[in-house]
This record gives sequence, C-alpha cells and structure tokens, in this order.
Amino acid sequence: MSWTEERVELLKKMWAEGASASQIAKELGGVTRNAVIGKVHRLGLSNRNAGAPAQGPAAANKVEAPATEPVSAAQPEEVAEAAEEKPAQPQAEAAVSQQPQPQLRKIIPAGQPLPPQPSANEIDPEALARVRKVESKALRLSLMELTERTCKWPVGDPATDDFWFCGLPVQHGKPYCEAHVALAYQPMSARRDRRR
DNA sequence: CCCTGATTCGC
DNA sequence: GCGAATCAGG
Repeated sequence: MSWTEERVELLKKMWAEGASASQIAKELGGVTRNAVIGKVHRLGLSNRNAGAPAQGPAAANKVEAPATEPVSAAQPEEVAEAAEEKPAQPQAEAAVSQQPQPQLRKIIPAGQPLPPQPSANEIDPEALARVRKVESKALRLSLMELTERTCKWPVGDPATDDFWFCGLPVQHGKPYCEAHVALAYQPMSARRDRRR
C-alpha cells in the first residue's frame, strides 16, 4: 500500500477528528499504526490541537506561538481538566472496600435521553445488588477510553460529570463484562412475572 | 495485558 | 519517504 491522495485525506480527516493511530490504520487497511504515526509526523500534523475540537466544549484554544515570547501565559486556560479523581483509587485487585457510593453530587437535570439502563423495576433485586458491587470495581472509563474489549456499560447521567463506563474486561464477543452481560441479556424466563 | 503517541534509523 | 522497532507512558 502507498500513501495515495485519498488515503492521506482520510488520514488527515480522521486524525483531525481525534481518531487514534491504530484506529486510522485499521480503517485504511494495509498499514500499521506505526505507519500512520510516521506519516502523521512527516505531514507535520502531530499537533492535533489546531484544526478541530477533539473533545469537550472548551476547544477554542489556539496554540499560536508568537515568534516573540509566551508572555501571555495566563490565558483563559482550560478550566476543564480539573476533574481529577479521588486521591487514591483503590486498586481493582486490592481489598474490596465497601464504599457507600457517595451518590450525593450536584444533580443536573438530564434534559436529554438517559443511557439504556434497565429501569429499577425491571431488574431483579439480586442482580441490582450485584451491579452495585461491580460498579465499585469498575474502571470508570471515559468514552474515549473504551476499546473493543472494555465493558461499555454506561453508569450515571451523561449530562453530569458523574458519568462513566464500566471498563472491566468484556465477556468474549460481548460488549459488556460478565456482570453486565448478565443484566443486558436476561432470558425471558428470568424477566417473567416481575410485577411493577 | 491492553492501549497511546514519539523517535530512531535502515531501507 | 517509508515504517518496524523501540521507547516512554497510561
């Protein structure tokens, strides 16, 4: 394979849209992610910032480097990435500390469709309890961090900052981890006769 | 282990 | 110019 104009165009487009090198390589076919990265550098667009908003609303930052001096260092800045994580994230394998799940957070009305989570009266109490435990071990990945083998079960309200995906290893071939597969693929027999 | 981009360097 | 190998990091 060679870098025809078409392929370069697709590369540019995808890269600008925030796709990873491996994703682009897969899409193009016939090249590895290394090839893509190499090309990206040769094209001189390793700086993905200028061009398209990769993610989030705060993407109006231009990285214009004046030949003079970066004196104006105190710009509006991106206040965004202040969304740190709890001091010490309990290692997955470590002792499972039973955290009471501090669901007490600033609640912002959705104003948009909620993720496809089964309504409370549709899942059996036992499974619900199981999910609680799983959620405590979840990797809490962001949309961008999901891959073909990370559980894509959404938790929380996408309109708030308390939204994440499970992220645990998926069940072979399924989009969810073992626990969430159990929830997502309930046999009719199990769902039957669950009064509301 | 899964993944990411960055760099090097023989081709 | 190309990209595998390697590096550095999450």
